[in-house]
Amino acid sequence: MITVHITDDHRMLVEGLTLSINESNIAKVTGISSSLAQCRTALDAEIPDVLLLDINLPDGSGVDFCTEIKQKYPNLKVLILTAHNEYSIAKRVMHNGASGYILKNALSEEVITGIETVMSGQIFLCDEIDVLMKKRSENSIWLTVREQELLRLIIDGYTNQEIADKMFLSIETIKTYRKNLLLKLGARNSMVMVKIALEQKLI
Amino acid sequence: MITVHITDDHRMLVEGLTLSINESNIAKVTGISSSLAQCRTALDAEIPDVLLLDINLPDGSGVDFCTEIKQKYPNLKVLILTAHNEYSIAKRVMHNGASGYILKNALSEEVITGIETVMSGQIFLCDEIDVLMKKRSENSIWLTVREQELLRLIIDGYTNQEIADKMFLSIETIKTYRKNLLLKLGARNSMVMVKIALEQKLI
DNA sequence: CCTGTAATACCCTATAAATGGGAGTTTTTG
DNA sequence: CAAAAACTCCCATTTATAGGGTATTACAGG
Repeated sequence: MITVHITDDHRMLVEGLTLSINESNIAKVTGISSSLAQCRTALDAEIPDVLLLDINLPDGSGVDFCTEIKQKYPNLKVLILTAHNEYSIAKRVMHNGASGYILKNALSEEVITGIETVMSGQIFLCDEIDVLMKKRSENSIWLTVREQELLRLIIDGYTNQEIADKMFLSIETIKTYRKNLLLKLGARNSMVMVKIALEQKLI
Repeated sequence: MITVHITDDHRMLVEGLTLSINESNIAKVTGISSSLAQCRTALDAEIPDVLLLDINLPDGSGVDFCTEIKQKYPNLKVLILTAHNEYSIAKRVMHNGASGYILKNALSEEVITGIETVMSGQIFLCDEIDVLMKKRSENSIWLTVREQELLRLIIDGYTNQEIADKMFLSIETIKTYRKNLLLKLGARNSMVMVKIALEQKLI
């Protein structure tokens, strides 16, 4: 029997999902947590086969947590379960070592299938995400590390001069990055750039 | 027995919640829909006592739908069930006639309690939202209609001159509004203003 | 009837961002 | 290794925004 730990703060959903998984006779839920902190503690005590992980947790992002957890427990399969159908998030978390990605608008059956699939060593993506990944894999907006740093500072309201000081770069370099960012994101000015960045969760 | 219709696109959650409600012996789920369009059709055929309504539906916002539905069926109790714990959303939807607001991190028990409460004619807010409403009811950021119009155009990247043309106002007026918006939102520039507006979903 | 708020408009100065160029050095990677 | 991508820097001009005021009108609420 495959053991599953669920980390999701939507307790309402967890309740139902736990029932479905336990009834499947394929896997059983051996633990539940609703925050990253709780999850860490639980995994220290007992490592399941599969971790069902949400992205929006009260104390942090599942995206970064995925990296952390895969370093600590390389054999643990992480299956993302979230409402986010943004390409940028799916891409990042899959690059961070997740074995699958299921949207919350799927049926719980699909989670069972996902659990089986990732346990067999394969990647599991729900249909919507699969389509999204293929559609965007070529013509995707992908920002470099520096661009992301800059974008974050712009969103936080720093001026070019302040950003230059913070990043120990010339203000001219900052201007160049801004030009490129506007181009890459197809934004006519920084306001739109901020909107796009937040909506597509590029940062 | 209280009849309940659930409109939510997270089918996984709906599955579990339906079970819980049906097992409660207080209410029963007589219909499920995962979009506003489906919900409209379903309600045309059969009006339940309570409508459990999500905010983020694929074809629109539950906030506006609430107004629509309360005009058509004034006796129908609308109980919002969503992951959004933003004051601005809760305030708007309650003003639009909702009878209650429950976050998805609640237990399904709380939904049962909510259903009973709203059927008795009272308002039901889950704890977190109740606190939020009290905390913010005095010192809340509340934008006037004109300010909201303006903010939307700013976020869409229009310059002051373009906004002035669109709103048939002097560019000087637009500048005045912008200054007030920056002040009200406590933003040091427009980038931060856009961030705040999107994060707090003021628009 | 007075007060406050919303909506409208104007002026001036300073700072910041957008536009449109060019050009060099690392780092990554096929 | 050679090419591509990422990272860095500079200049000049134009346009937009920020920050400081002030003022009129209309309307709602105490």
